[in-house]
Amino acid sequence: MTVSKTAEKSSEKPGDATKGRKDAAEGLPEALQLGELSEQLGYVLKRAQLKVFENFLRCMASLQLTPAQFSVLLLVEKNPGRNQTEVASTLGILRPNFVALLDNLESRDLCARIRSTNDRRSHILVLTDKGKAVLTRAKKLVATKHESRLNELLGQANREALLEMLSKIANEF
Amino acid sequence: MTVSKTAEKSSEKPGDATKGRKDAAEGLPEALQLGELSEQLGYVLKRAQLKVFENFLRCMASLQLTPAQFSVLLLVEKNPGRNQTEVASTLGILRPNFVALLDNLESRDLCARIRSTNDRRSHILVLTDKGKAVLTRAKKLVATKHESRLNELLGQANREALLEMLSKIANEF
DNA sequence: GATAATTGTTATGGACCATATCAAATATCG
DNA sequence: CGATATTTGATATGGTCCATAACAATTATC
Repeated sequence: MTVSKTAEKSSEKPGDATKGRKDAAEGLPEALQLGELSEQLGYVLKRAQLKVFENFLRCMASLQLTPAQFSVLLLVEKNPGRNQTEVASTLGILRPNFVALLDNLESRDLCARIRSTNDRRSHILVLTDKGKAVLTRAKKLVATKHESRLNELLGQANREALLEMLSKIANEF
Repeated sequence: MTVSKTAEKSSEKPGDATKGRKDAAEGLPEALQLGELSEQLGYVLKRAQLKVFENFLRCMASLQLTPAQFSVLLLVEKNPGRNQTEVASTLGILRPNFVALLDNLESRDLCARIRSTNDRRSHILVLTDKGKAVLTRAKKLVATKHESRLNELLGQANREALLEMLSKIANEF
């Protein structure tokens, strides 16, 4: 740990920006200052969303369900007999992109497409028995492993306030 | 608007799921019930994030800055003289993906890569004069058109509480 | 009954993200 | 010192998600 090239360091005067900091001979890597970034709602919002999705995926690893797949199962359970266009659009998914998602769920026998007798163009969506069973287990996993951690972190009251504000943004912004 | 095939409708008994609802001759499209979905933090979080980013892009249309580009400019302004690896990693961007992002900003003369004299492998990042000017205008746009709407919607106190909770999730989850 | 609209689907391209790999430069250690 | 390992920026590549156009089958409209 020889102090050889210590001829720079506190030359923090604008005029020579070709230095940067040397960390090898000096202190720690010196984390960057986030500055106004930590006040930008969009930035913090996205980072939080990534963390939540990441944790969700870990909790659902045993069931192999993504957030999108879980949302489809939830919505179809609550609204059986709706067609692809309806389910996709309320989830903000475009019909073309919904096809592969459904193919996946159907191939795993979690939900089924049924030709409607009213309108033979459309496919009615229903959960299979296996789909209902998996969804029940998924809900338990989410409640015990996922949402519970959020309650720990924020507290029940804050978590509800957070949900309310985010809903407001999602619906009225 | 003839009432022709009105032989279905309230056959809401499980057993024939091939009907679905007919809306043409009857009422409105009948929006789906979100059910537990509206309580799922991940779902609401993502929808809110999309709305915020969407609004951000509209506000920044005149400057052609994406949220990611804006965050880079903010971070480089606050931490001039850092290299690509440092800036990228604090933004959660992988180095390979940071290259094109920087190519874009540099081609628009908003920031510059400067070979470091200490470590000739690394590129020191600095805002150009134009970059500083654009960032100043960008900040004003964000403050007046973007964040202000959030304050209207949530109120100042709530907005700060929201930021604090999201930061907690982003950092401690 | 001709025309328009809807549904599910395919194809396709763009944006973003992740990994492996490389050359140049530097650090490490015998 | 010199061989080896590490770091930095970069390229190539593949995956996932998102968006648009287009199509056949079916239904609605006039």
